[in-house]
Amino acid sequence: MHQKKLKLADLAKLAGVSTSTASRALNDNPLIKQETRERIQQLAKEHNFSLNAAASRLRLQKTKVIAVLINLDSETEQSIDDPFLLKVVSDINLAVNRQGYELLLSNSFMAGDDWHGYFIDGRRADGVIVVGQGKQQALIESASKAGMPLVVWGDPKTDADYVIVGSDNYLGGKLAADHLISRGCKAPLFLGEPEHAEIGERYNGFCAAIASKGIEGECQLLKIDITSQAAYDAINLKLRTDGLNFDGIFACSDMVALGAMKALKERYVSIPNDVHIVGFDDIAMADVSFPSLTTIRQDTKQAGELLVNKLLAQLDGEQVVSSQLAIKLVERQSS
Amino acid sequence: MHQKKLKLADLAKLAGVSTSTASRALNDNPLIKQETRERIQQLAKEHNFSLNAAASRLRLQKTKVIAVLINLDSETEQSIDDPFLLKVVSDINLAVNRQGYELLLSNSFMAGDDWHGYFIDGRRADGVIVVGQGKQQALIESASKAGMPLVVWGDPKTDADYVIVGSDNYLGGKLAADHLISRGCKAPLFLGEPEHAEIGERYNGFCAAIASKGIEGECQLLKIDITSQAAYDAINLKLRTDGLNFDGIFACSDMVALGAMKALKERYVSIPNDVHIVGFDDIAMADVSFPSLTTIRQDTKQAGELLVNKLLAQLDGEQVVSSQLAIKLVERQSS
DNA sequence: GAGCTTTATGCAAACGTTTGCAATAGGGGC
DNA sequence: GCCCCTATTGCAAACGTTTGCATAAAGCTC
Repeated sequence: MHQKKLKLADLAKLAGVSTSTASRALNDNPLIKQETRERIQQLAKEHNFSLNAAASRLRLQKTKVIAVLINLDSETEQSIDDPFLLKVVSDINLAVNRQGYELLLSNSFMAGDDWHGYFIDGRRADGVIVVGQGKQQALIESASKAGMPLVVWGDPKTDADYVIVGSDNYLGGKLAADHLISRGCKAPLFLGEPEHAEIGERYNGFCAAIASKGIEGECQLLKIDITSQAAYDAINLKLRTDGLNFDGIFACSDMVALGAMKALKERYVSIPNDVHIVGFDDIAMADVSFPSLTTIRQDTKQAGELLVNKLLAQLDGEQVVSSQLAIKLVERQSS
Repeated sequence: MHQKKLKLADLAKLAGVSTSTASRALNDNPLIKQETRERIQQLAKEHNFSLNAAASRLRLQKTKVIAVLINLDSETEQSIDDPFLLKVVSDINLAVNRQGYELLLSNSFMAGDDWHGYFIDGRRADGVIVVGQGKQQALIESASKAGMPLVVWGDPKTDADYVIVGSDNYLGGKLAADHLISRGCKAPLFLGEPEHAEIGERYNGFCAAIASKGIEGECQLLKIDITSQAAYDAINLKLRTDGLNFDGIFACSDMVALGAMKALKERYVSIPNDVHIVGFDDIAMADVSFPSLTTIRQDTKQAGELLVNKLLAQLDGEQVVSSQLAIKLVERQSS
């Protein structure tokens, strides 16, 4: 079994110094003689000593914790299942750790409505990264107004007074459209829900590019949830009712694209011969699906870094602005 | 901007009571008159008051936090990308929240080698859930010996003195083998790395079932990393060198199965006519792939609940034992 | 109305750090 | 030998809760 927990005072006694000296030694404070510092650090290591974070946070009024708030769209409590979102969280985690911070994984369920109160006043975290603007933009707004250090993963073009990091969704939509047109598409279809900020921008860019190329007839829109199941169902229904009246799909996410592909393949619609498909995100599956999926890649690694850096800059009192990540078309077999 | 943070003493003053009364009122302590309790709780809500968690933790010697430690196999710092793992984490998160705890997302990188010291002595969490036994079972072992409240997601058959929750991997392997045989497979192939505890059990169950059915020749084994890319490469190589000398695949995970499927499809090997495939996990993609993937489903929701409940039971001083989750074969088109 | 129990509240200590300030010692200049 | 300066260390307060114990008021018994 474990021996009783050492506190700083015990360690100090072992070393024959005062607690203040021990504290400074562990923090490598130059006030303390180099030799003493090393001796105490050595001693701490030998005894597996670690500071009581609770006490330290209380005293310092700083937690060294960043909360990641997954902003679930649905009111129903449910686990996240889009691999892309999880990838983003995972990359944020890495970036957070690299800066010596810890990651509190939270969600709208835990935090309630008063985010500032819960996280900041409650001394649970020093700042918050919100993943997904969701439909509760009001909550983000009010937390930001209350002075909560905050960065949001979303669409950076959104007119908001909080800091947003996200991909250039409009350009993404445009690239997808240009690509489909260059492949000869005459009747493109957009698959997704433009009410959602990021997806809305993708839709706008998509439509604008198509209009500018003078495709006859406007671009078709099929509003669905961001799940492969919804896409599968929607495409199935559409084929049954309208027949195959499109020759290109731009899906708002890879999962959606994959769901659509499945429906098409089951009905022997050839990809890419009959229908060209472009997705969004570039999750691992995009490369593994057959045919592999052409898609717009979002750089989650850079996103993680940027989100964290901007948040830390805010904590340092710097003025920070939204920024947009470059995206890029990855051509594969589906188009 | 936000007004200056209220502390409990301020709230008490507003209510015209002492801090102790305010504290008890907020915790619904029956010592305090019902009416007073309600009045103070109401006041707290109005003023968006929240307790300083750091102070509370210091005083209570309890954090109400559970750490989830992702035990990455590789030494290289890298983000997790298997959707299944992330699903597990996500379901743990739900279960943790449901119990009123918070989730600290951590990894072997942050925690160093002395997990007990870091999490427990450091008062960062009350207990730890380790996801993935990985190759550092020694670290788990020593943390457990040190008395760290701990539950591990892994293979419950492992002979260890810490508590493990996981699927019945051996049975999973057996089910997969029986299924492939019932489909007429004569030359099955196992895709995965049996050194890994969970996968090893799947392999054992698989081989045992095959041997008992008297398939001539032993079961082929292709050792690969648990990624779709590795599977894709390995199957490609194998087809080039050995030709198609197998007619069934049991992949250690769905991602691996999907990678293998891609390689086969690219070479016009028909699934399931030429090769039957069974995966493991039942991630969302299994249903969306084409052909959809027959697989052994792991119940992550139940896993999350069980992991958390067992951990909390430990915190309550109860004796807890490992347990095994039921799994089930989900038949789809790939077999 | 004295004594006792019950109900409701307040006082003050403790949790384990960090840090401003004071204190001590040693060294050098004169 | 005295003074001052620097280098190193220690003292004690403060961070904001929670809770054992003391207290006070009120109700009850006889």
